[in-house]
Amino acid sequence: MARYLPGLQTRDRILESTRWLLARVGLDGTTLAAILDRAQVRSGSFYNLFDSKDEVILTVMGEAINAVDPHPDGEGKDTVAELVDAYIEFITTQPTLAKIYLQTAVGRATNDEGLAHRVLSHHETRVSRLADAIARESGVPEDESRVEAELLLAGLNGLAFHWLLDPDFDVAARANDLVKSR
Amino acid sequence: MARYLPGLQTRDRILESTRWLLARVGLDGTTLAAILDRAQVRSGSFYNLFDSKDEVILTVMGEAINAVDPHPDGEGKDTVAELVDAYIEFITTQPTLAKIYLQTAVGRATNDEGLAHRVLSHHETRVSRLADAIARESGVPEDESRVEAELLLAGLNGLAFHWLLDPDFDVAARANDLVKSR
DNA sequence: CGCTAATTTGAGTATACGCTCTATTTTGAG
DNA sequence: CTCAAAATAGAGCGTATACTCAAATTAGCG
Repeated sequence: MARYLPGLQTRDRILESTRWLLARVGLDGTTLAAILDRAQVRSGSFYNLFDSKDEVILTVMGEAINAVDPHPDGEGKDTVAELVDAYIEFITTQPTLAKIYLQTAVGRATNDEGLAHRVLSHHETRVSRLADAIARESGVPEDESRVEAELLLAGLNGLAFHWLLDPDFDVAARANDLVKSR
Repeated sequence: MARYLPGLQTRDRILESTRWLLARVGLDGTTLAAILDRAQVRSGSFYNLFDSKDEVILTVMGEAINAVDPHPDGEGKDTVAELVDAYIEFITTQPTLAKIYLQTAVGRATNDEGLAHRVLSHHETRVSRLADAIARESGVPEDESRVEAELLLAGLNGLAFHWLLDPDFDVAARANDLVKSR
């Protein structure tokens, strides 16, 4: 465990390096050598601060998942448009975190029960927020609004998926079409 | 490449082995050693028939992706419902392959350039097929049906994403809801 | 059958990976 | 200032991976 300033700074550089690599070259590209090189740290220092490479990667992924979490301060007040906008803004302004989030869901973390569960429960929280907003605005019954929210969020995730595949794809415009088509 | 019967049979065993491994242990688990072991082939024979491990994997992935098309040869015949059903069947009967499919888009691994391109072009083919079917059925103009297809496919991908996180999620039912809500 | 090319073999190569270990320097509390 | 603990450096270990190559074997055409 790091106690003094140099150790804490080194720890931060390692985490930042890992964050950058995960978003840019994916899980496979995030090798120990790459992390060390970018963080300007030698392996001895690394293992003085972390038990394994996986520990760093799991730490970064945990951060990413929390960063996607909607803030509960506006609970029961937000509109569908606001929630959709927030999601799109997150995707487009924080592609780094968005990629890590989707990677966590689809990638290796699916083998890690803990992280997969966190992504899932976050997903369900978002569905509930959307369902509440839909019910509030259109007055449809609980179960119907939930399905509608499910489909809307799936659409948004799918659009994000497409955008990651093709950076020229206009996510914001299609998300707008998606909301209008309801 | 292969001209005589033994070579052709060996080639088949390699492809079958790769198919089995991809479906059960995923991309990472499909090592050359595993392929060779299961196919009962030594590395020299392998490289007499294929240029690289990636070539085999790309071949198998291509087969799997093409296998889901309702009308592989003739376009302009399939209905929206058929295309959606085919997609859902692909997702639910080949979860590991589906995972690799989504992973490829999000992961951006350096050595998976071939796969990434394949996934993108497959995605675009699917959008076109869907757009054609939509235009044929509802008579909306070309550009509108394309956006509609884009949104529908995004929804399906999003549902697949959710299902990979939660195996209890009823993809087929939600996909049905999605089609009806159009 | 005879002969060329296809096929197979399996030890061997090169490289990349995560990680260890010891020696050395630096930090900061007392 | 002292000194034990913290932090760093970097050579090197063990393992796994994709792939090569020369030699031996087999297939099948004429």
